[in-house]
Order: sequence, then C-alpha cells, then structure tokens
Amino acid sequence: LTHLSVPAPRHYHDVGLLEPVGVDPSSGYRRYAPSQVTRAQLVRRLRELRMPLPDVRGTRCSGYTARDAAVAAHLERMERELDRTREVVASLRTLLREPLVPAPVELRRMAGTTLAIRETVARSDLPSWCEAAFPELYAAVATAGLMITGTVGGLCPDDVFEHGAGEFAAFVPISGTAGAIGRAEPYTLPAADLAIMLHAGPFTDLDRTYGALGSHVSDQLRAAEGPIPELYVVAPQHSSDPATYRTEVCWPVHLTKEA
Amino acid sequence: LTHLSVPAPRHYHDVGLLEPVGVDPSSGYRRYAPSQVTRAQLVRRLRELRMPLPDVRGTRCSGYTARDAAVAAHLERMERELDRTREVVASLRTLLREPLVPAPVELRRMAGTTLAIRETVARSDLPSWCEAAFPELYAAVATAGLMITGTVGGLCPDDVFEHGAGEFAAFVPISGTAGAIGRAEPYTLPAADLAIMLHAGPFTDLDRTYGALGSHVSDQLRAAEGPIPELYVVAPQHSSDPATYRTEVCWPVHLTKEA
DNA sequence: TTGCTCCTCACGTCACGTGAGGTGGC
DNA sequence: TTGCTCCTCACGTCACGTGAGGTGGC
Repeated sequence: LTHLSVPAPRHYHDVGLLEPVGVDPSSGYRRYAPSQVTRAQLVRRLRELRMPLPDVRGTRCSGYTARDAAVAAHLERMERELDRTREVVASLRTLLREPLVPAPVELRRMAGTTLAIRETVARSDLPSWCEAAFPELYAAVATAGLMITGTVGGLCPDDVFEHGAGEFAAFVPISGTAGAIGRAEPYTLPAADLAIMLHAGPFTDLDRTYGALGSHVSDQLRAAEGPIPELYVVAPQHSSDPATYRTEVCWPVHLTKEA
Repeated sequence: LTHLSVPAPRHYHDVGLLEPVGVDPSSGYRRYAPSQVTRAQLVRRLRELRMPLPDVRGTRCSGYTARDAAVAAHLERMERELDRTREVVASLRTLLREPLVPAPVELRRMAGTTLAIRETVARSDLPSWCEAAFPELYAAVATAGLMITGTVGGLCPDDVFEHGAGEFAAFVPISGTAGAIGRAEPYTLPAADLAIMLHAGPFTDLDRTYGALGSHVSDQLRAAEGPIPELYVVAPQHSSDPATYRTEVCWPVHLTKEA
C-alpha cells in the first residue's frame, strides 16, 4: 500500500521514525492507520534521495516551512554532489584519454610576508572554504591599504589528504605589515626550497601533477618535510573556465650541493 | 602524492586491488613504485564515482577497450540513477505541494483472454523490463493476426514491493486464441472483483493512488487476496510526457451483498 | 633516547536484507 | 489441522574510518 518493503517499517519503528498506532500486546503485531500513509510516502521519497534517517526524523513534526527548508537543504546538497560527479567524470575521461605530459620542474625559494587565514578544514570542505576565504583576504588587504606583491596561494599539510582534515592556510603576499583584520592575520611563510611544477586545468586533475612532481622528486631530488604550497596563478577569481586554471604545485626539497 | 587516505591503500592491498611492489619482511612496511601512481589515480576516480571495488578490480589488467567499456557501463548506470533522482525530486515536490484529490472509485469485474509475458522481475528492473516486454507483446499480437480488445496492463503481486521481487505479468487482452510466440504466451486473467481508481501522472507518484485506494478499500470494502492489476490507459508508448500518463489501479475486493 | 611513522587487529558505520526459529488467526 | 502471516533476534552488507597497542628508523 505504501510500496515500502516488509522490514522497512519494522526498522522505522525501532528507530522511532514511524510509530504504529498500536501494538498487540500478545502477538506483537503492529497496526497502522490510513492517516499514516502520507507520512510513509514522504519517508520513502526522502530515503530514495538518500536522506539519512536522523534527518528524515527531523522532518516529522515540523511545520510545512521547516520541513520544506530541510528538504530544500537536502536537495541543494544533492545538487552539489551532482556537480562534483560531473567534474569527476570529466576528470576520469581526461585521465583515460590524455596521457600527462610532465611539465618542467623549476627550483625556487619561497618566503615572505603574507596575510593569511588559517583554519582546520575538512578535505571535502576545502573548495567552499577557499571560496569564502580569498574574497575575505582581498578585502582585508584593501582595508589595510596594502599592495598584493605576488601570487595568492594555499598551504596544504599532508594531513588534509592523508587523514581527511588539517590546518589549511590561505595566504596573500603583501608589502609591509598589518594587524589582524577579521580572520585574516599576518603570517610569514616558512622559508623552504621548492620543486615547482605548473598544473594546467581544473583542480580535480591536480593529483596528476602531484603524482608527476612527487615521482620526479622521489627519483631525482631529496624530499623535505612540511606542507605543500599551491600558488593559484589563474583561479576561479580570474576565470570562469576551469580549463584555463593554472596552479603551481610546490614540493619542499633539500637542495644538496652536488657540484 | 596520490591524494588517497592512509587506510585506503592498506585496504586495497588486503583485497588485492593495488598490490605494493614489495613488503619489508621484518617491519611489514609496504613499498610502492612511482609507476603505480597512475593506477591509484584511476582507482580514486572510480571510487569517487562509487564504482564497487570488485568492478574496480575488474578494470585492472584489461586493455584500454575493455576498461573503457567497463567505465562507460558504469557511467551509464550513473546516468540512469540521475534520471531516477530527478523523477523522485519532482515527485517529492508534488507530494509536498499538491494535496491528493482522491479520484472516484469504480467497481468492475475483470477476466478475459490475453497474451502475456510472465517472469520474475526485481522491483528496480520493472521499468526497463516493461519497456522491452510491451513492444514484444504488440509484435506477437501482430504476428498472430489478432486484435487487441482492451487496455494493456500488468499484474503486480505484493511480493514485488514487499520483498523486492516477484512474478510480474505484462498482458494484452486479445480476441481469439493463439499459441506461444517467443516469450508471449496465452494467459487467462484470474476472474476478480476490483475496486478501481484512475491515476493521473508519472509512475513515480503511483504510490499515492495506491495509498488512497488502499485506504478506501480498507475503510469501506473488504479487500481480497491476489495480485494488483494495473491498466496502462496512457503510457510511454502513447505519450512522451509523464504528466499525461493515465493508469488504472485495481484492488481486488470481495463484493458482499449488503442491500 | 625521543618522537614519528608505519604496522596489525578489531570494532564501528548505516539502513535495512536475509535467514533461523517461533507463534497467532483463519 | 494446515498454511500463512506476522513476530523477534542475530548476523551480513560495504569500504573504509577510528582508536588501541606495538614496533622500526632517524
């Protein structure tokens, strides 16, 4: 009648999501009322859209507006997931069809004064976090009357990929010094020798340049500790076409004297 | 370097999906070669697209064409899932915004000679199964030189919804008799008294009419055993717009003499 | 010598699906 | 009396994530 499977309403009873109107004390039979059918239909649709049971339970008694808001929020999450899927599909096609021509590796030293926002960020939140952080940094630079003296970037510790979260730093190199403005604080980039490779294309393909650069470093250089800086030469703030993005991936190395 | 998490390659080793080139016998340390990076990148993309690990393993040593075929098949599954998601979203919106105006219930008797394809079908396969079955039935009717004497339909036992699979029968009422033609076989609909409600709109919303009709039957009539016939008055073969679909849902009842 | 990384179990996750084994109503 | 439905555990699923507890290399 509701098109639910047999075990489903039992489980919903166990977790308190859809309570029978009565349970026979001797046989344990669950009885439901016709008025519960609509509720069951809602639950079934939300579950087909993979909404977690606790969230579904949250829509129970709330009025129309609160429930609609929860549903809308879930639909928006699904939209984002969909965008992500499209990106990964494109990235998969690229991987299968276009062999990576490794870009040349350049050795450079990095250090300098920046204005930075540093926070512990989950890996999956990184894109949206950056989307908010960089405009904030630009605004802070303008407020302080400073000049941007180089390429904006991010400092990504290993933990972000290896453990799913870590302290990411989004930075803008500046002239002069400033105090903290909102979340933006003065920050001096740790001095480091870097092997640098330019990545052309969407961020979703960044791992290919990481792979090429990391292989190169492990073959021909000596890797050093420390987070990996990325410099966003062409990024969403400059272009709306991911194919035109340019990112410098910077691998810390020990420069040994071998001459 | 590959942007995989720490436990992931360990698990891939356990299940034989990505073997290290060597394992230190004393410490158990896994060693990987730079040449494995590309493989890891492929695995990561396929996993982000939720391809099951056994399927990912299947892409291992196969050549480009076989691998591309597996990937293409997976992408097609994802496309279908996406279409389904869009349907359910629309259905959810309908459920929240448009209260169901219950259609009138009509009592009718059904019985007759048909040509039918009967097979055990999983619930999720029903739409694609019907898409193949009905053209086959029409072709069989034409081959046998028969006339279609009524509305085509399907006989859906409770099991399909309650247990995920059951013996579904797609049928076409015919004049006269015929032998088996391919999967199509002569079939006499079991005689039954039916409470019938017309459903207007996409199949995804069918449960609402089931709910309304089932509630009506349980309130005012006596339900009988047996599979539930559906008559496809306007269906995909007649119209490309799901909003124009018309389906008669037929609930078996006992007609008691109460006059 | 001290961290640090790597290791190996072992258990948790999430929403049911799937038997095993038993019981009330027609 | 015989099926049939409903019931209650209890375990399986799937791809890792998450500690607990231990060990080798700098």
